Amino acid sequence: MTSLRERKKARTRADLQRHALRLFRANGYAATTVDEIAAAAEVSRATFFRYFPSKEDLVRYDDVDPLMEAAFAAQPAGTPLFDAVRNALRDTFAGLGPEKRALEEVRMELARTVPELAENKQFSLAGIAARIATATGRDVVELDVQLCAGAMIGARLAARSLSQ
Amino acid sequence: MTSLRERKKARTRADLQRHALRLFRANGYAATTVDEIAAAAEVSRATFFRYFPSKEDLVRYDDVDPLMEAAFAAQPAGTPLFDAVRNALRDTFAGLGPEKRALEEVRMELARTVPELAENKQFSLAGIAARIATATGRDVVELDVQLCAGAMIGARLAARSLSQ
DNA sequence: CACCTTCTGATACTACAGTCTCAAAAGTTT
DNA sequence: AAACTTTTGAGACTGTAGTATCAGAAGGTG
Repeated sequence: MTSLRERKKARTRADLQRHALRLFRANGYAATTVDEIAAAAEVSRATFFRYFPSKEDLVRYDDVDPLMEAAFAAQPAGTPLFDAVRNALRDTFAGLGPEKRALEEVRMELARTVPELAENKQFSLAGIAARIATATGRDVVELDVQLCAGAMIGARLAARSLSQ
Repeated sequence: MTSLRERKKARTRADLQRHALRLFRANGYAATTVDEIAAAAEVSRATFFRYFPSKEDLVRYDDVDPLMEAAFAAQPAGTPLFDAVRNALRDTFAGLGPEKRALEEVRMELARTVPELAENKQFSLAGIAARIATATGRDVVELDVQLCAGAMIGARLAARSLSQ
């Protein structure tokens, strides 16, 4: 059972991330200071850093990613890789609730867009290659595992670029 | 004809970049301060910022890129795109001189590696797509132009990842 | 050489991220 | 309600990027 204290902490954390993402979207990541985020969440500056060790971590922190991981693992064994990835994404977002989904989309957008966060593991070549490797029982260093991951990144980049 | 003043400026600029790249490679980008760079180049902090508006610009600044552009444009009309890109890279580096080439390689490495610099236009999807478009007389927004650019990025990522 | 123009160093300043400390406040347990 | 534990706010402090100013040095020109 969740104590009042735990609920408050969860709420403060969510508030911080929610207001931060809102401000980032409105004014940009760099132009938004930690003070502004803390003020918006009605919390002191020090408290911000108690919840997130850095400004970057606030964007990096993701409670959805584990779900995605699970959905990916839950795909039946024979599923082609691209389908498995697509299904995992679809399933995860489907069971998410509208506000949560909107937030997650902003977060992902930032993780892609903001230079300081570009190495975000969720979208890194290494991350994708690792998933491919475990899903297919191959080794990460194999050439076509890497190429497959590269192609997926490339395709996503292209798709994103076309959709503006 | 180049005046003494101009030669000194060029030299100061080159010194700053050279020492900076050396320090970046040795200690990392973030861990190297502007003061250290200025000191290494035997120049005051203020002078650093006269030559480069920011620490990032020092890495971004590139006198080789125009050469690459020219080499790419110089490829005969019928050359397949991948060959054209490869040839342009090879030709440019071939006529560069060893120290210059080493520096350029470090610079490119940093531009790829350091998060703050990730959006470097030379390696962006948009940049590659634009080159493809002009080289083939197609429109940048066409799907397969974008996909081609995406695939090239993906392939480069994969190749880089395998080579450590 | 004398004058003019441009570049430089020294220094002080602002803004922001991140750390630290301590006392007060809020939550929890008996 | 009292004692205990955890969280919070306030504020001071550090380190670094980037800006502003101004006097003096170095380069260029008559």
